[in-house]
Amino acid sequence: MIDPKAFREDPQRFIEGARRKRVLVPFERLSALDEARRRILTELEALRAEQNRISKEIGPKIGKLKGALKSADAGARAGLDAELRALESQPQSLKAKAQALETELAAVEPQWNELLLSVPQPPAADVPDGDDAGANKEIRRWSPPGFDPAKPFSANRGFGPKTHLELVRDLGLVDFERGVKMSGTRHYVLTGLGMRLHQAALRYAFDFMIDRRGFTPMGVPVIVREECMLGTGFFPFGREQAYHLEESKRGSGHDLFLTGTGEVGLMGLHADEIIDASRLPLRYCTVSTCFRREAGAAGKETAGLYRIHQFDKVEQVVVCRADDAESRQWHKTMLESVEMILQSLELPYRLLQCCTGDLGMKNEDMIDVECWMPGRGDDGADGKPTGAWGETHSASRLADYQCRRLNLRYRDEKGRTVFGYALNNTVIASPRILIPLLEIHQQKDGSVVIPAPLRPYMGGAERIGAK
RNA sequence: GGACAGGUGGCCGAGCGGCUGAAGGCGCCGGUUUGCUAAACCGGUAUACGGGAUACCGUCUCGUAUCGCGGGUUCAAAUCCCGCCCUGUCCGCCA
Repeated sequence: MIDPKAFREDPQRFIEGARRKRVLVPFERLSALDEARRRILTELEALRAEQNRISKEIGPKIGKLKGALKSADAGARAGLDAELRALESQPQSLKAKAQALETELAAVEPQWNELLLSVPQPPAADVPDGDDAGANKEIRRWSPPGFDPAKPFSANRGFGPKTHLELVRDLGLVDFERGVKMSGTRHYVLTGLGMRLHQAALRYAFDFMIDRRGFTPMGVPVIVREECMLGTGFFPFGREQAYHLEESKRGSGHDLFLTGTGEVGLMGLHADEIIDASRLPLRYCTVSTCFRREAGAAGKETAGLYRIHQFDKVEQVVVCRADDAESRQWHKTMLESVEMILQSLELPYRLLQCCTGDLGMKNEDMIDVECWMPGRGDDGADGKPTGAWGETHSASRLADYQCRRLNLRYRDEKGRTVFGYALNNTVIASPRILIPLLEIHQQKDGSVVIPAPLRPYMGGAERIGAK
């Protein structure tokens, strides 16, 4: 959510931001509602003040009269009764007016709130303009020695690549048929060394963040209340992407949602809290199962491990002071962790500065990381795929957008409460990361060499498959 | 799942129709005292929104709302009524 005060003071900033993000927001209506809401509130408060004043004045009198009435004889009773009614009628006209205003407010407020939620976080000034992912700008790329994604796989390795689909089939790492049998399309079963490699990647990345990057390990719920989804900004617009547990339909309890990322649990931790500035920056890391309905993606990447309904992800979040420079510094640091991990796994990757049209509602800045996946893309002249970049990570800066929605504040040295700045970044998401891992490290004989950092997590094994 | 108890400020805890944004205590901050520390004593100590003042970003002031959440009764609700959510204890079930 944006700051309604900031919008009032400088609406142009948000209008321009929405324009750059290619998001349509009825700003005139928002302004009108905002004005109406404030007008009603001011009037209502004045009325209530008057009501309270009168109440204080006549309250004790009414008490006395009622006491007198009890012991009064029939003759005095009528007089007292009239006096009492006269007192009680004093606030009546105010009450009617107040009720009218309340009705008006009840009509305006929800619309105001809904529109306010629909205003996107303006992109940072240095984020390039663009309509969609096609306009994202490559920042830099890295490849391990001896592999150049600009050249065909066979030119690098001396043989044509198998796709990860072929590799997991031939090496017995994934059973798609049984996954689909049990749960339907986009489901899978990790089998044998496939499961082990999956766990190794997660565990390596998780340990890396804890042991070498100073993040605090956390295990958070993946089943959360609606407030968590709203607070983290995944709702209302991403509602159709989340699995919904309709517990209330059973006649008791409340509805719950399966989270699509550990970010929800990590950020929800301190919702509605005021934390001491000395605890900042919060640096949390979790590994959690992520659930995505992939609504609207029908027909896209239906095969393989790329787009699936359930996966596991190591996620990092930072909540730092409301300071642009500090937020940018953490963005770099978090990306550095990712690059260190990818380099240690010898996976070619590139960083993309996402353009304004690709940022989504809550980000002011986002950098995607794509790994080179030799088995993706169109087939070349030799009938083998030519390879393509595939998104594996995403690093976002949210400014105070998310903390404001979550009502997550800190108290600064001057004693003021301030909404923190939030960031989040994938550390590793698996099994998607297994695609480049298997495809890049495949050998001519069909086996796959396990990158050194994962071997301790694989019982010391150096390769999967024949040798 | 069954039975009971209960949700009040950073924490503990009183209040059970008006004088209560809320006693008392703890904690925290400032001050006095003190060789230092401790103790004692005095003062202060919620958040949000809106108006005003001073201005220059820090205050001051007025108002409104908030005693789990929502609704109702009433001239007036922390206090009464209804619904919901949550927590605790016991029993049952169970990884």
